[in-house]
Amino acid sequence: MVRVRFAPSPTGNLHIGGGRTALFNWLFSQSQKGKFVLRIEDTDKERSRKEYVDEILYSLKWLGFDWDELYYQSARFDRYREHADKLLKSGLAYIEKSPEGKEAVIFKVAPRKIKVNDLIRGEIEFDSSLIKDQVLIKSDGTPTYNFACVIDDAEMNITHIIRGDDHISNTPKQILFYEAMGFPIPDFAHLPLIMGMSGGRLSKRTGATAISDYRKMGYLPDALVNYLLLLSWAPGGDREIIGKEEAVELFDIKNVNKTAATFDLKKLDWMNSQYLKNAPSSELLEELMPLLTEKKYIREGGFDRDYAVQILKLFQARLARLNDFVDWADFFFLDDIKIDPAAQAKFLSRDLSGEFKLFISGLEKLDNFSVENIEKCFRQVVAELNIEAKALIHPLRVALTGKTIGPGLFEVIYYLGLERSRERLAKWIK
RNA sequence: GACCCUGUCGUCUAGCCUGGUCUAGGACAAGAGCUUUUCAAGCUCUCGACACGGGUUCAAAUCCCGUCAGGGUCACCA
Repeated sequence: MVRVRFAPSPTGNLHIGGGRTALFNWLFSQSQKGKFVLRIEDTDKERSRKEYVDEILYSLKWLGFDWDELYYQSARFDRYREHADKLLKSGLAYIEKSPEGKEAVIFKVAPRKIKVNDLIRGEIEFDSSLIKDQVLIKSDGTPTYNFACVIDDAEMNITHIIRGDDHISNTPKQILFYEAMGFPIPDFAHLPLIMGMSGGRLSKRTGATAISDYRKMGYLPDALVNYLLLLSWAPGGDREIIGKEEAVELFDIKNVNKTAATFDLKKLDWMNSQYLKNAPSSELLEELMPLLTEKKYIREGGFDRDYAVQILKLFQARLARLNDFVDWADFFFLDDIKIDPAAQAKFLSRDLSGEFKLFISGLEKLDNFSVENIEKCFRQVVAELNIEAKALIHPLRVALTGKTIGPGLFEVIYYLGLERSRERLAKWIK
């Protein structure tokens, strides 16, 4: 039975790199019908925080990676101590006293060659004579990362360790521990790192790093997962849009790339827009509800759900991020709309009273206030005035929406309704 | 500095294992156009890469060596 684990330390939010590591662990476990274990590495009492644990669990769920088991290292200090004592007894470790008299347990590293057969990179060889003796238990009594990690992976029966490239140099140290404690050695697979646009590891300086940042910016979890998936893996055959379920079918760890990949926000935006376009509108609305309420687009009780869904549909193909909707669709929800000054200067500086009046009276005469009829009415007005359609469309759009960009004008009028359209145009009639 | 990893368009990648079908394919971005009612979307086209140098071979992006470049690690952090 395949068992993998994702082992974040709660010293910060779940970041992009962690999310990607979690993704590959999750994918591998699913594709192998194995188990996905989550282990919180909270041995650093100073830096570990409960709020980060909560945030990490939340983000993992948001991405859709459910775990089968959950452990905390802070609850297992006794285990680490026991193993350290055993190594002390067998003479593989020794005690070192600090000047203050505190005792640390140190592992004696013997010179030899250590070979690792990495599932992604093939064989890697290390020389342990280059590795100094390793601290097992610090003088404050807590275990070091490599020591706790090995004991946990062994006792939790982890069969495959899938983690970032930055752990390659930890691997020989850990193998020494496995052997010293008589544990079977698991398989290793080291994922390439994700780099920022300016080179070097993705960091806050090069853009948002936390998964939750992307959630707040309006990225869909499936789009983010799809993007992360493509960052170091490809199924071949030019496939790009791949859902999680399909990825589980296609995934093979041997196809994971060895090269570090640069995080490109532009492509993420594109990916997100693809998912946004195809997502069920009612589900997207659900995601937007908190924001729409906060912005007072939606009032308690006075909210027509179907209407909001229709409006969202109008914008869906135009969105790169879900949150764009809030900025672009305000005029459908608020009565007091802001007119973009530049747009006003360009399209509403001359007197359009005659044109607007004629159009309104045309709209009022419509038996059936449909998108098609609104357009027909508009075309008649334009013909009557003997002007180009553009000459009236742009001013109308600005007067009705306050913006120069947006959905088709006739749909805008249809969803605004006769009453609101008339009111907004009336303001420009002298 | 030492050790380790990696090098295909600006970016993500296919191809590499099992040399020839590669005058290197796709996607994002960029540029141009079509459509048009603005912005998007969509469609069409353009630009653009095998890091370099040696081998091996009839033939190398593909195999070997070297160089260079980028990255990672060298904590009583994880």
